[in-house]
Amino acid sequence: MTDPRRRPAEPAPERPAPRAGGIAARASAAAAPTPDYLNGLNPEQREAVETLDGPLLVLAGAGTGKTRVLTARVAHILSQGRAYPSQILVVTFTNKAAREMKERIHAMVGDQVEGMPWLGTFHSIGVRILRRHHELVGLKSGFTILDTDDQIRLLKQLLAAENIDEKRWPARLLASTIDGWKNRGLSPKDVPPGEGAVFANGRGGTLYAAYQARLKALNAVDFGDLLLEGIRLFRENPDVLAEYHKRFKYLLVDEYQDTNVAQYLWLRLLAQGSKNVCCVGDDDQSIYGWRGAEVDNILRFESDFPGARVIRLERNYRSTGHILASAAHLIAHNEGRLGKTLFSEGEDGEQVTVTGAWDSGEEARAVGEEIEALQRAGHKLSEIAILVRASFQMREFEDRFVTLGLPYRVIGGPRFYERAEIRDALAYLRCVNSSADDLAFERIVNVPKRGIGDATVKQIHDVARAAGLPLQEATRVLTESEELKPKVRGTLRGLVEAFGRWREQARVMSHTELAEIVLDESGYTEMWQKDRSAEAAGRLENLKELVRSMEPFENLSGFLEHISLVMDTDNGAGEDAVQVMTLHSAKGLEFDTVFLPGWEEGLFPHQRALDEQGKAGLEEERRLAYVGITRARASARIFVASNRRIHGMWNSTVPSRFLDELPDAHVRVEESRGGAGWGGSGYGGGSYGQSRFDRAEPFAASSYSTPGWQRAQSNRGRTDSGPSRGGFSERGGRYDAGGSARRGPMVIEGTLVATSTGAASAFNTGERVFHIKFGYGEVTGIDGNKLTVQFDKAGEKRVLETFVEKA
DNA sequence: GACTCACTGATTTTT
DNA sequence: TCAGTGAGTC
Repeated sequence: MTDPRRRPAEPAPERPAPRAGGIAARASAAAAPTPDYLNGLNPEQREAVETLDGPLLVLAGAGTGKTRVLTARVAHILSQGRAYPSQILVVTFTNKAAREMKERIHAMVGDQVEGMPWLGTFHSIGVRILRRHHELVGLKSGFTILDTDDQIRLLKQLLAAENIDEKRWPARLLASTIDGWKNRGLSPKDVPPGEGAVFANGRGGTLYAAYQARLKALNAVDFGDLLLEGIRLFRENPDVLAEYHKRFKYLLVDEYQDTNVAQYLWLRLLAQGSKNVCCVGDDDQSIYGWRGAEVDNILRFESDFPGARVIRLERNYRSTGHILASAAHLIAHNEGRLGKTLFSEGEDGEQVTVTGAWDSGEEARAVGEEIEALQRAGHKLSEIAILVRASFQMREFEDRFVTLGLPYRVIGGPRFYERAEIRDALAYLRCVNSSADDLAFERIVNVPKRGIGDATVKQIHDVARAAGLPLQEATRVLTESEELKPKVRGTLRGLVEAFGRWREQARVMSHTELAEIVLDESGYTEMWQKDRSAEAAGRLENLKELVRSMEPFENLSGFLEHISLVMDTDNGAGEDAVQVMTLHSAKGLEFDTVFLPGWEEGLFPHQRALDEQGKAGLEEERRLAYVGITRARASARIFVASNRRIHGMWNSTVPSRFLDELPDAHVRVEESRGGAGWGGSGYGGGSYGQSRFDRAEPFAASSYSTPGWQRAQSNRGRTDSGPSRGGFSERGGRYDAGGSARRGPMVIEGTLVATSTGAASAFNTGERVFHIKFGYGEVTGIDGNKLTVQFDKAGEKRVLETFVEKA
């Protein structure tokens, strides 16, 4: 993240430092030069940094410098000698936030940050504590942490054992139910009987208890347990808790509005010691209620921590006046907030725009054109973001950008460690690391396909249960008997022997080498090499990345221990590409220009939020809108489509109520080029009869008269054949309907067929090609620069020649 | 045990 | 519309 308003690196020059130890130095201690880390803080920020004693709640609105306050506070505690680095607990929600915090503290205090073992996520600190006291919560050392996938498989087994129809009561549902209980700090015995009865005709509570028992038997915990077991540890062992009370002199919590009950309880137990707990958050940015976050935690802070001070940060350093005013006016429609009034001393800037489009396709085209205009005007693509409510919206933009040849990057989506190939690879390594890791063994026993089916797996299970052995052992026993068919027996024996061999090799070679050998010899790499689908290449690349990511670790178990908690990769960061992501994953980020498409009733606010959570749901959606708008520094552009395809059916839509909640004075309504917009298309939403969006303003007010566009026009001659993207792809996309407002020469895609050489296509029919999106295929037809390709997986498609390469 | 076809359901996502 | 899943067939 970049902060353009970073404090000056140099201390104020006009104050010479007093001679060390001199009388003057001591005498002027109170009026000592402002330490570096305090420079440039506004009075409220400074107060938040310097109020060290007792509970403190910092209500930090969007863009008010909350991370800066947190980091400066750590620096202040250290420089005042109030605590050693190891006596400060700093908790964040994500690994990314923890990493950034660490970097920023490092920038202030240097290597002292290395002595801060207690800076991390709730979960990573939770594990740390559990590992130290595992025996007190009934775990053996080296317990494993299950991810969601493992959890589901375990629950499926339980459901099957209980003869519960998985069709009616899916394991997924049970997993999220249990998760919900854990988020609320409820262990099986605490679940209210009525609630436990909801699942599977009254067996929910029992299943939860059985699940916990299975976890213990496997010497495993899930994510929820990392906190829940911690709470139990503290409650049942006051001496252990006292030890942590003594240790943690200061506690700092980031994004407090996102804490759930379990995290709150955990924190409160720890905070009872020094009482120097500082929570930073913004109730207006609480958007994770659906996964257990309790806004109440922040609303109740003062009563939970008696004597608490509350400091509000309301001076916004990020956005221009119009953007800020729009966001503030919108969020003011929420009740039940602590209330902050953001203000900025910067310029008013550009108004927030609302643009109507005929349908989602036109919406994507309009956004694409605006981005191209911005790009020509010299804006960096990485400073442009598209923030959507739901991920299905991304597709249309991706398609468009591929057509335009516009570099983009999707943020979020399945995370690295969630990818099947990574989990498979990890499962192999887990099996090597511990022969008792049954879930891992089960995962890979038939990956790649070895002809080991359900029946065989069941046999192994039976032996394991009867003899009380882990699956790997049971398999070995089974292969020594006559029970299996010779072929299966041979396969399994080979596998068990391989694990034995790898375990031997683990002693003599580095863990990265070992990983490569395991993936090779198991046939796993080969499996993907043979796969001809579009993703295969990426998956192999991911496997390489996995091995690379092992390097910094000392050994295999060290790597595996951290992997389940910290496994996000910053792949491709830094390249200049448009950022596409959901509103949720945009929290905490900022961009010069933010596009906010899909502001329609049902999508945003999302129908499901309204149906399931009613008013609370609506308010959370509104906070999401607030988060979206406040991501923008200079330009926020909202889009509405009057028609959108939902589940394959075209529906006409009603503009979002949030649009009517924006302040007139700060918003400019535009019409999408093409004139097809939805203005006056019979919208009767809202209780005011006519919405102001029914009177779209004349085109003169369009975004293309903005300074950016004017600059773009004057630059056009130079940039049209610009350096960024070659050839016709840039124009190739601009063939959409309605050329009335088209800038530059209108180019119909077909006229681009003859490229400069005038030569025929570089491809021949029958040739094998690879397409970034559709994978491998065979050319079946050529029409100028367009190829008809029969893709192995995606079927027949017409694609531009530039997007395929020879396979 | 592997492959194919029909069915279902479809926000947001971290650890 | 479409992807992911489970039952049914070879």
